[in-house]
Amino acid sequence: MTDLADTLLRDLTEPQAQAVRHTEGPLLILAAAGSGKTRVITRRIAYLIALGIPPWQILALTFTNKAAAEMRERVHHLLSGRDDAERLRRGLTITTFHALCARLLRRYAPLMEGAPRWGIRGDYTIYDTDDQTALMKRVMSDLQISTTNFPPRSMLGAVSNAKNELKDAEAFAREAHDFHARTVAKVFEKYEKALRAANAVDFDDLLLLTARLLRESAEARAEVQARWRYLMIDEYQDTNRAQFVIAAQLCGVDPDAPPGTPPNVCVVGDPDQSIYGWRGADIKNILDFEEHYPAARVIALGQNFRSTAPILAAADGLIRHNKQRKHKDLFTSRSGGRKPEVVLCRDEHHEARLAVDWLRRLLEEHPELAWKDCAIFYRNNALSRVAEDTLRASGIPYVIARGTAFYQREEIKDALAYLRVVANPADDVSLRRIINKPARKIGDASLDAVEGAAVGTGLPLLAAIRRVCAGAVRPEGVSGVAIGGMQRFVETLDRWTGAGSFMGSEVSGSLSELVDRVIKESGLEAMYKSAAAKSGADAEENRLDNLAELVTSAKDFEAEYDPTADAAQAAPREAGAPAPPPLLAMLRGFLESVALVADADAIDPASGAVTLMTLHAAKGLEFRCVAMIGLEEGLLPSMRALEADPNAEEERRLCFVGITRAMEHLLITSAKYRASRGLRERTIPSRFLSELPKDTIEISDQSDAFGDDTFDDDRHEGPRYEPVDNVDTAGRMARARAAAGGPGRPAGPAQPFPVGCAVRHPQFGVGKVVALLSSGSNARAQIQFRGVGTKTLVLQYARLERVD
DNA sequence: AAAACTGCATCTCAA
DNA sequence: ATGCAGTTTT
Repeated sequence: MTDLADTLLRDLTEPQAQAVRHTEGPLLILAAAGSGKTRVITRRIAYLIALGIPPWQILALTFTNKAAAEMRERVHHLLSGRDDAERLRRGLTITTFHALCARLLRRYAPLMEGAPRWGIRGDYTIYDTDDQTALMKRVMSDLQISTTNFPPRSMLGAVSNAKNELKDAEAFAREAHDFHARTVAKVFEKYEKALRAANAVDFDDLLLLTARLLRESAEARAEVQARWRYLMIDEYQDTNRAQFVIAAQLCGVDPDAPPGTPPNVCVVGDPDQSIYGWRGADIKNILDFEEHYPAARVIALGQNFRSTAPILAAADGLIRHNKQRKHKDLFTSRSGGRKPEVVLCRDEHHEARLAVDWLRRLLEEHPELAWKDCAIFYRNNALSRVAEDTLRASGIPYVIARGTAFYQREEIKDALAYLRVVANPADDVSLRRIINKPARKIGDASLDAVEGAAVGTGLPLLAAIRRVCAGAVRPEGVSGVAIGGMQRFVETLDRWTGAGSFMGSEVSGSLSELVDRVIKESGLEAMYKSAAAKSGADAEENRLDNLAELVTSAKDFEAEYDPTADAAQAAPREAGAPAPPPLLAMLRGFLESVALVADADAIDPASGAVTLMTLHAAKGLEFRCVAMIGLEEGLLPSMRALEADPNAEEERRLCFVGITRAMEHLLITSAKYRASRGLRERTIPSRFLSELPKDTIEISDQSDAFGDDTFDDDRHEGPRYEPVDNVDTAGRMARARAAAGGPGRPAGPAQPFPVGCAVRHPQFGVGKVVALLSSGSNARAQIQFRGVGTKTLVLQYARLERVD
């Protein structure tokens, strides 16, 4: 045993050390919340290396880039004593499931190209939720299926569920017996065809196609098995069927066949933190691990190093209410600490104020605490708004964990769509998005005509457009003006790519240069610039900054890019098949990394700000001070979860995850009234509040407090809080609503708002009516608010008051 | 072909 | 309170 290996075991508990030392054969680590799970995984990786295992034989899989980056960082730190640390670090593969799959699919795409129904090429595009929706709508309109009877969202949900169970359209159709299922089957089949025609995959495909690849290609399977001998999987309780199969294939284990040599697979997880059932995660994967991998060693890490005793006691008391659960004792080494506070608030504004004041007071009382130690959790994204507004008004720095937000902005998606068409000319969804943006006089009618003429040829839309431009065909209904626009579009594209060759002096040398040129030469920049000049709003100015930011992010990618690590570059190739031009390969890598950004990736511990995020995004993190808001029936547990009992248990686990993120200070709140989609409604406190053992928490009811000077901005809404007892009746609901000035109010503005009159809005403040836009039930007015800017409000719903 | 307007449906959670 | 889709207007 080397000295380093010895050092790696030194300050671990006995179970932790056992887990690190168990290197051969299957290992299940049941790691309770805060039990030092990441510590064990990273030590174990370093330990393997210390034993002389080549790092390139080690594969560690996580769910987010953030988790992978942290793991890489910590392993690197553990190896820092060695002079070959850098070489070792580079040999390791620590990545997310989705990124691994994306790489494998690129690398082995040539092996699949022959496959009739699921073959894809290495230059495929990854479609995100928006792209999926756009494609689904298109498919449904082609099939003439009503989107009111069959919402595209739920169609995609059904498809996603099927894919998560490794079911393809054909298998789905076989089991579809009623009308609804048969309709889904039809849509599913067409949607798959459209994806393949666009040479695109959705998120579920990344996993599904990889599982299929490893099952069906002996060559791919043999290669990955020969390469990776030590597999580690984090958050194993959240793996789905596809991920289970991928893991099994990587291990050289056929899940449907009797076992051979036990593989060196180590999975880590906690059944109590399984919160992704809704996206196909199967808790059985971890519960039945010992059956899937006979001779598995099981090690439980029960000691909590994170939370103080009162916080852990509350969490333990809550999770005990889950019936489908093997009991385990949670214990902490951290004695002392204050009990979690539970406060019933008046409404969402009161709640947000209270939470922010609570954080502020903590920081005053404990000088060692900073804003970065604080977090606010909520069940759904809609709840972030009030907290955000309150923090902004208080001048407290905050960040929202929404890593994907940047890439979902309209202007960024536009620029990316151009780049995607460059990387994958078959990508019809992206092409349709930008072909007439900025306006090139190419309308839907022209596009449909071109597409109609190409029907049967199987050509992608861009190829069909090229034929029209070349004069090979002239479909009826396409004007000369439209053809001119198409020609200009195609020429622009070809200038960037050297007509697909990526050769020639006109073609960009670097990725960031290409991105910059695309933004400028596509006309996007000019389009947003003129929009900004016209409206004068800062929101439009912002778009230009965002586009500039995209160039910067391309530059960053470029700096980190390692072509030798790029699987597509290193792919085994048929004789004579050339490697893609380096710039094109880099572009594909960039687009892939952009597509696989997770919300949780945005969390930067060094930001010095309060972090706002959903409970789902909070998994795996810890904060010294945590405020959980919105503990109400219908929110947590969520409305949908209330329908079925097993889902309620998952909601309880979600609540448990939130509580166990807190190290020292925990606040839990609910609001008696909450406005949702514009309507103020009476709520019912979450059942989880009553499940917290009374002696583990400090509870207080401030829901009737009003007239308090801290809430003076609310006075314009008028008095509306009648005393209401706990038993709720329909009559009381209606009266409470009417009193709240909400839905009970007759339609239409209570008073006229002529142009030019002064108004006050509870949130936006004082403003002036600039214009009345329309009439009827949805009459809207443009109102210019001081400091806020111009807003368009629906008079019927807006809480407006005249202030002449 | 593009802009303006209006009725309608709507919010989980996420790679 | 908003965003979308279908419709009407320019």
